[in-house]
Amino acid sequence: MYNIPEIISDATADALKELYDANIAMDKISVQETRKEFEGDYTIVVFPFLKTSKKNVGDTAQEIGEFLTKTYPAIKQYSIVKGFLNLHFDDRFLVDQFKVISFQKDYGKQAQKNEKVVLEYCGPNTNKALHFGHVRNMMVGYATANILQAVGYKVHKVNILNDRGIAICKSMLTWQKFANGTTPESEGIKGDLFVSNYYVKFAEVHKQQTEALLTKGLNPKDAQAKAPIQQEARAMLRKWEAGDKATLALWEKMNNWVYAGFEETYKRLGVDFEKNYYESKTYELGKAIVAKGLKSGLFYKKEDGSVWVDLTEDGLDEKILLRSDGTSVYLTQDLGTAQERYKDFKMDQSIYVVADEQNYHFKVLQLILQKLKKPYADGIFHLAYGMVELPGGAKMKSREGTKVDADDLLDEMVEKAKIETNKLGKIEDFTETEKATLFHQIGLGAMKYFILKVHPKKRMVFDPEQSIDLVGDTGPFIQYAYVRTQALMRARKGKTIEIEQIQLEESEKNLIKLLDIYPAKIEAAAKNFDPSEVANFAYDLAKSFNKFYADLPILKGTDDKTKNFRLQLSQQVGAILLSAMTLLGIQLPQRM
RNA sequence: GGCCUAGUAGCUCAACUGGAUAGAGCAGCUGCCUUCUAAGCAGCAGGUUUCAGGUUCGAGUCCUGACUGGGUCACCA
Repeated sequence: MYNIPEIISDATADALKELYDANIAMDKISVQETRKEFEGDYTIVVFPFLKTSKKNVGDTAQEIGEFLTKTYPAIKQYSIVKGFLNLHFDDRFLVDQFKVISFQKDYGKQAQKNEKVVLEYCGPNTNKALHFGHVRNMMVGYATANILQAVGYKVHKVNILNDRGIAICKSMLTWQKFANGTTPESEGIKGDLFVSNYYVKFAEVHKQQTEALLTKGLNPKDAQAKAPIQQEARAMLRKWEAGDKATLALWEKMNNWVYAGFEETYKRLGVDFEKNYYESKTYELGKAIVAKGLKSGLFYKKEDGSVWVDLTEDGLDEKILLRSDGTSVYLTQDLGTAQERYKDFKMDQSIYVVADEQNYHFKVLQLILQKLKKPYADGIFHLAYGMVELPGGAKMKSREGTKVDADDLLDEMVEKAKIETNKLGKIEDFTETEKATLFHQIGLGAMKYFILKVHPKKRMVFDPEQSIDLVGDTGPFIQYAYVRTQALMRARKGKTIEIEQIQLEESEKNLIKLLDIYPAKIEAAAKNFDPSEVANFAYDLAKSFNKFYADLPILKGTDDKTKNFRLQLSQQVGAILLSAMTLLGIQLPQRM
């Protein structure tokens, strides 16, 4: 099905062919909604056609206008302002277009394609709790997966757990030293937070010891490396790599605490993964790939035994792939993980949702895989999102305690939703469970929308002092518009409705025009990997609906024909709001 | 320093990928609830789109150069 701007583009192409015998590229034809300070519904920009018409702007516009009004009865009249041809549509055409939309099942979604996508998101380290940056990652990843699914891709959502290395050893070490055998259960603390606390504890002790060494005259770098606790952590890492049983057992125990904690947060956020990958399991495979590349001469070994790849011809640097002691690095692990994934899914595309500070890493990763002639190399796409900053440009760092903990933020948002909702006093008849569900929906809706309305690649600022609004351009605003549509549906009592032709008001036309382009919006969002296009569309639609709702009577003071049409329009708006917000992973309540 | 990236109202974000007089929300000020939910609606005020050139019918958008911020260039992940 074509939307109205597409229909107009086609018609314009016909006009150009008929009038000037010219085939013009479709992307030269620009059709937009007429700006509200001018008369008309849609506007064609005629400047690009002047070369083919060989006439001045006014004449060209007039000829096209004449042709269109004569050929298409739906176009009632036209007007020309400068180089812009404004078309006025017959209401009947818009009503018919709306009818078509109403009858569509799964409006906005496309048929299944035969293309598989693996989308990796979240990617936490197992030594610290999830923070706001992870939340952005998860929101962008989850929404993008839904959007790709909506346009027909088969999407596999996967997670990568960075479960090995020196960092987790730090938490393990301080737990051994200071925890006296306590556990998340015994302390009643979420597992990831529990382990995270010992990571912070390590940083504290390390700082003290470093400072002590500094007073003895060591330089800062040496002091950090020679601090006893740092040495112990390194020793522990060596034991882990050597497969020491006790170390592995401790590692497993603490990681499991963390995973249990993560699971809780995933569940609250409503995200899920089809499969988990663990670096501890893929790094060996990565090493094997490196060994093969070494044999084929693609990589080379330095005197100290470390393995490198030279990417200077491609404008990049030399990159290390294996340390001199034979242990693997970040890149090695990602090579292994990619291979493992291809074995599992035979995907056409791999999307990595990872912060933009990793841009260089992914360039290198893809280039190496291309040089290795891996079939999945070209399908790699790094969906880079900007870092979340605190006001004043401060960065969030776990170690320095300047991060916003994901769970704290969720609690805070739900609490805020509760306070504001109770203030309004509209849900006194709800049960406690219903109330709890609603507060969760509103609090999370606000947070998710706050993140998703911003273009992923842009840095965003979050001020923990100010919290997230519930009024204006927010999640609850859209939820509220939906709730209004649902109240109307309850009043309608499920009666089926026949749509008849009526005279359209301005705010009704606006809604039809918005509904008309919803599928195109999803398609653009999928093409650009940009959920914010869906978020902003939902806001526009909600805003237009609120205006419609305020301007026009629906149930009372209308004749049957008008009432039926407005009810049907409201139902369709509700359905599309629900569809769009579901793509974003935001729930909509029936009442609020 | 090299490369990458961004700079739009006091603040947080838009701008259909080059189209008309740059739009929303928050914060500030006015109005609107005895008729469908005021988490709403209408209005006022707020801009030399960092700056300087260029490309063209037309530039917030493309090019060049500055300025400012961020990222990256680890035998960390």
